[in-house]
Amino acid sequence: MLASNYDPHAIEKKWQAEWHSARLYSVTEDASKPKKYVLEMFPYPSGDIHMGHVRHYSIGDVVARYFTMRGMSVLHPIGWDAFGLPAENAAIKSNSHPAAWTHANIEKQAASFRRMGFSYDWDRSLRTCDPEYYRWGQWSFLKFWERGLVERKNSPVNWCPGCKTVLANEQVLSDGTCWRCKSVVEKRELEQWFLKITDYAQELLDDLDELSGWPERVKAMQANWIGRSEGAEVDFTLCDIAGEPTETTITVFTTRPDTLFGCSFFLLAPEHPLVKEFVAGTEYEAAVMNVVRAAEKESAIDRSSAEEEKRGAFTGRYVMNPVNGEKVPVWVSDYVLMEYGTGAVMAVPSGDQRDFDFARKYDLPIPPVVVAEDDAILGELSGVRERVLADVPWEVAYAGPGVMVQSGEFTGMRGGKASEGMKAVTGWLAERGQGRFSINFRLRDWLISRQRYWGNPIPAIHCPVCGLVPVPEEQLPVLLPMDVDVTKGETLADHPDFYETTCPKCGGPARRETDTMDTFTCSSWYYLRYCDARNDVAIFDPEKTGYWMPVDQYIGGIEHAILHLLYSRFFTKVYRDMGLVDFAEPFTNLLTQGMVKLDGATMSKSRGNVVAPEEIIAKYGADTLRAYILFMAPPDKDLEWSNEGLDGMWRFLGRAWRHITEVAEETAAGARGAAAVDPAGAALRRERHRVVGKVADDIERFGFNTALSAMMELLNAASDYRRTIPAAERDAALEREVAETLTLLLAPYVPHMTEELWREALGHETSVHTEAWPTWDPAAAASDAVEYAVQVNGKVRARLTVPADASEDLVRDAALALDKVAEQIAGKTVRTVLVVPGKLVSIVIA
RNA sequence: GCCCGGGUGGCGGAACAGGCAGACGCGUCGGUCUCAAAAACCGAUGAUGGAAACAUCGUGCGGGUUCGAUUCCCGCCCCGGGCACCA
Repeated sequence: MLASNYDPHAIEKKWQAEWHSARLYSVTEDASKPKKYVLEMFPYPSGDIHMGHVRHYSIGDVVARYFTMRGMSVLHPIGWDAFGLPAENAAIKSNSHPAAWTHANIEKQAASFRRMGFSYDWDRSLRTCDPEYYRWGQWSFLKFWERGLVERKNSPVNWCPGCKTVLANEQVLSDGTCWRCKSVVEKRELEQWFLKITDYAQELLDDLDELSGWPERVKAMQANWIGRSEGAEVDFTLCDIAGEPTETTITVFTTRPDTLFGCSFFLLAPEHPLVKEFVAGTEYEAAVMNVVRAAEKESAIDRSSAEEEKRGAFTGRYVMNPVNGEKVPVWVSDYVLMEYGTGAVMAVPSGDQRDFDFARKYDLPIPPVVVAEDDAILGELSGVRERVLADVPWEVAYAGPGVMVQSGEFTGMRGGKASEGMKAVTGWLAERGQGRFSINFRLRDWLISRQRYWGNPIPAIHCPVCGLVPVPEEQLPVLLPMDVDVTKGETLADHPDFYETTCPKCGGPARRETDTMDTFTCSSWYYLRYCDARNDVAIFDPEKTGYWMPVDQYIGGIEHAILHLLYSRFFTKVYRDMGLVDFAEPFTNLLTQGMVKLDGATMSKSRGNVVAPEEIIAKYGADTLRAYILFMAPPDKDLEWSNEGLDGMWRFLGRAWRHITEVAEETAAGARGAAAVDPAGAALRRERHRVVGKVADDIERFGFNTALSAMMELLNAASDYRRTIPAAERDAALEREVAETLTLLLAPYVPHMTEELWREALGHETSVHTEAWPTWDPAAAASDAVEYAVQVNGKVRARLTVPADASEDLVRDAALALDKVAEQIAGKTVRTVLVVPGKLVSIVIA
């Protein structure tokens, strides 16, 4: 017996259990149907479900359910990004094991997700901390290694003192702090494992153009991060202490080879290996080492601040400029970065503000070489090949386009970015083997080793005889041992049982690698694994990924604009080169959902500004919460949480419930009457068609809020009809059709309520969630009468209702004949009368 | 500094293709029901003037194009985000 009032608590758990036991949302490949892969970025199992989760997964759920109703075969999986530091930290705090903490959280969070009624195929669920999963991460690592994409190298790396491990560049925020714990990151020189993502820099950049389904800003951020610069490498000949040329050259990268004649000094980064060699035992040593030591001490933040005063010292050495044989002094300065380019820079102070500032500070010459068309000094320098002016009268450097002066045979050419002069100088250098066209990327290789326990062990062995040796594939997985006690600060490096091993090559004693992999490696391929989650002989069956991939709709937070999304694109391209997949991009369409805030700030426990979804569910049920959070704002915008409007959604669902149950009681299932001929019934029928079409359109463009508005309008129309037309005159069949339509339209948003209505009130045998989307006909939504707005000189003065098929002439005449219009045009000349079909009439008078 | 977003009633937000600004909801006010309250339902609700019909103004600011601009163009202001000593 159906309750007369909407009571979500009685029905939600009932249907959750029913769907679960019926495995309603399990899918397999079905070649007879078009497929859709709808994916929300999988969660880190923090245990609590917060409003951000509710929003994120509600969006995905509506999209998945909608596509299912539209006849697609829909893959909508869920899993757990289960390795990571929070588990270790929590284990230390609660004196337990990261595995126990993680597994308990997954249970808890999975229960919350079920309580929300999300339509996941739980049969495909995965946890990245399971050996059945992470072994394929290790396998991928070995395949990358075979392809030359794994490198262990010594370099300055980011060390997070809070996390006690190194971080990839992408994981350091622009203010120099750790993305996870906000500690200030330090630079350390360490030997670490890298994945050579830079091999794919160009393709990662180029393919952004193909991602028409991605937000522009995400693509802009990635392009920015990859940071491609075109220019040239230039070889400068090093001079010995006596100032005589040697056989050695030092190469620099420049984006402005056209300014080479303006190079008046040369710079090395403080970390550059040649620095110490140059100054050891010389009179310059003390001053130079001061700069080097100061740079070492400086934090990454200060070092990267443009505000910082540039420090430098002369090394006593000179290099020779290849274009003019000029000897220029070599300085050390902290504004030169070892990580970018070659760690050496040719300084052209007239064309670069940083070099300009440095030259002024240390009293170095600033010879002009590219001069703006309207600059006064062009008069005396125009066409002058030799250097006659060694210093500019400028206050700032000039980096724009202009005419080349004092530049030998290139004098008179156009200089600037992508200029004739740039090409000419580069060509000249290339002919002589002293330079070449070059492209530089800001993107660095991905540092993936982590000095932490709760992660995927790197499958490598250090052999004193053979060097670095990969773990043979048949020995995978390298199991993460469970007897590591993180509460005592232990890592794998404290466990001889783990690291003592034999070399697979020579059989001698060897040491297993004790670093684990960045958790971002685990999340770089999970979307592929969902396609074939239980495969125990391969990472996945290419037939299955061939059916499901690429992901048609990916949904996630903007915080992964670079991190996860860039890494996943990289992994996909490598798998493609391995022949495992035949596409280059994993995510066709991307929706970045906005944050849920309270009092203008992200909800967080530490800040104490949280609204717990459980509390809302306890009061209103999951359906109201789902619908409300989608109604509050468009999904890509930040949302300020407020309890105020919840009652509005509750009222709407309650009204829908009462309306549908009342109509259902009065009309037998499947009853169909004659088509309504009365105007009110016809209007309601038109409204039904309009709304069905609008809701479909809106969902496809993520207008979940406007889709709900349209459903509210349909309910308003249906209940107005019911209230204003006497029972005897109402079209019962139409009413039932509208009630069923409303139930179907609401189903993706409020799956429990609609299931109860569909089966118990409307009397259907099968689930509403296996029903097809209601049919609609745009023509049937069109009214046979249209209202025109009549404008006189741009102002609406009257309204006019005419038959929909009225001709333009008829509309024009009718408009001019209106009293209001006659009033306006009396005594004036009508200049133009413009009819916009179906919309308005615009009358222009003099 | 560069690159993306955004600025509309008291509030969240609509207006997808240059065509009636403010859909839908919240809130507020008035009403019905009730002994009363809650819930529910009905109605009003951009501002100003007016008893009303209605008029004028109104989408961050200033210009422009157009019969007509929240929408397109030019110049600004403010807010949010990303990048930034990258040679």
